[in-house]
Amino acid sequence: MAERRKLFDRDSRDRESFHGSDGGKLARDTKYDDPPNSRLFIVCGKTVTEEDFRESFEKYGTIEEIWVVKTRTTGEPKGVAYIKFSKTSEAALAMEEMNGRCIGSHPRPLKVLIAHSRDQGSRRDMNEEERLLRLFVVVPKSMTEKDVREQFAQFGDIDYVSIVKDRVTKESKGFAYIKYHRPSHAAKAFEGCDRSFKPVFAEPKPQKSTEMADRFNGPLPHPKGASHDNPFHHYDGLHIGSEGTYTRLEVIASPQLNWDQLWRLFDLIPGLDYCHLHDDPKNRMYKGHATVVYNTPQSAAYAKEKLHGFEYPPGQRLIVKPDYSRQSDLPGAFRHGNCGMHPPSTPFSRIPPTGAMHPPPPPLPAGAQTMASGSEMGLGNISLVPPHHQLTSNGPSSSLGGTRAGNLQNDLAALVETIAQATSLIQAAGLTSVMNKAGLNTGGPQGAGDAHGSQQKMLGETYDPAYCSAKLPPPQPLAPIDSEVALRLFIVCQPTPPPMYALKDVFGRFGNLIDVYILSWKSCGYAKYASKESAENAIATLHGQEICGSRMKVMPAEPNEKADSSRKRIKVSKDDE
DNA sequence: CGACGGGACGC
DNA sequence: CGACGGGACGC
Repeated sequence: MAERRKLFDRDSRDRESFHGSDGGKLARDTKYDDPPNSRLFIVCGKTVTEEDFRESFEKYGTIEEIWVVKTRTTGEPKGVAYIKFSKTSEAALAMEEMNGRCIGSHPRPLKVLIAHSRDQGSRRDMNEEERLLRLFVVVPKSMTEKDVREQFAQFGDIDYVSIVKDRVTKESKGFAYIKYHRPSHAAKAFEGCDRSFKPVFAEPKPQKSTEMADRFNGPLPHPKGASHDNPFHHYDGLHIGSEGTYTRLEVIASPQLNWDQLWRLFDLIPGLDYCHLHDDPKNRMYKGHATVVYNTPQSAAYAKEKLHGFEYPPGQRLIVKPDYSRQSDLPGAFRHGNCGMHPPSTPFSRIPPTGAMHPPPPPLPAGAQTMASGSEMGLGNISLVPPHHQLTSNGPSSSLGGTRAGNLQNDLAALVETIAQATSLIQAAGLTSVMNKAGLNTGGPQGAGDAHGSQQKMLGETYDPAYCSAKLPPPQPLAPIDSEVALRLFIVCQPTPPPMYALKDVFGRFGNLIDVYILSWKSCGYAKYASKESAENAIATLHGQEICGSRMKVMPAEPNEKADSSRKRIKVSKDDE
């Protein structure tokens, strides 16, 4: 537990020293797994090239590296590749969208997984998909499961929220597990939730039975239920050896398709028995994966022939393959498949046209999902909106407090921070006039800040950030994190706390700032100074002023009775050099 | 008015 | 079955 805590370090200065003292193993690991789950492991045909991968995967995000694995000595491709994305969510989406698809000129569909960290290798023993679906977060003790759910529903359908509670008092211990149905949603939450949640991907639970999930699978027959823990586990019970005797199809479609749309599509071929959308991640894979069963092998084969490669919705090709009881990756299963370079663009024309197929699916059908589908709908849009448009019209601080805007607000915060950093650099280089011409003001939207900022533009001499209404000294270095606290300040922000970068900058300018932080989900916090004088200067300058449109109260903090007497003594006796 | 930084799951 | 290379801040 003690060494684990070190992994959860929450201050960048801790992190640097942590890395610096490390011999190199950690550096190597982070290179491949930073951010977590951002690297794909792909099983593919041996002829698939790096360019094939680039072409089909670059739309999911920023590719940092593509590595098509070859045998060292012979140079012979092994049918395996790695793709490193910049972001966790990019890799997750790429996996969901590309798994099962064919690229290049090789007929074999890709198997796309999130790579394990390098030292774990290919172990697949435990809850393979849970590691991509479950987040572990810190939450204020006052938050209920419902509160947490409301905060996190904006990123996608939530399976469950579970707050860890004291087993006797039932009080929250201040952290929670959140499980999504799709890796990309968990990834979006991981990236987009308020940073005070300190999200990490939860360590999968050792080995929990899935009988609860079985119960919910309901009346649908599930011959493969026994091995659903592992999406790619081979199941030997129902093996069908020869071509033409299958009645079961595995379908991979756009996750947007709902059950009704899939049913109507496959019902065009007579003999449809049932159609099951795997929205339960424990069965096979994720949304967009379905099982379709016909009452005769002929119907199944016909459906595969007609619908495999069909674009539905346009631009999203269906994968339809015989379901050989999880041996679907055997090349033999695709002998007649024409996926690859020239899939039929309109197999549609060979199917008796009915009205049912014509309307493309609506953006996201209501009722297709279990919960919170409404809040999921805007997700794609939010992340695609160029943030600076919002910035110029809105400004970063007020009016974006709603839960729906969380993602946007995060993008905004990131952008504002980037601009702030760029501004500092430009200013440091003495190029303020360039900066002002380019309109690179750090964006305080409020009147006071603007007036001050324009004055600064004229002077072009000292750099006062436009987001603070006070006249500030130039930036100062922080005090070492382990400095003794000379004076601690209590900060109250009205109505909401400014972003951290602004707080750090502003409170840091009086020198000897050890740390400044805001209590999560509150509008107050503390600033710790290693010098009484610095702290008093901060009070004198900042009390009653505005930062990013928030009015600040800054005063000496009352001592913390709880922690002071007990905790400190333990620390001293323990942390002796 | 506005107060304390948190970290692993009842198997 | 399908799991880990090559290059390396610059001229």
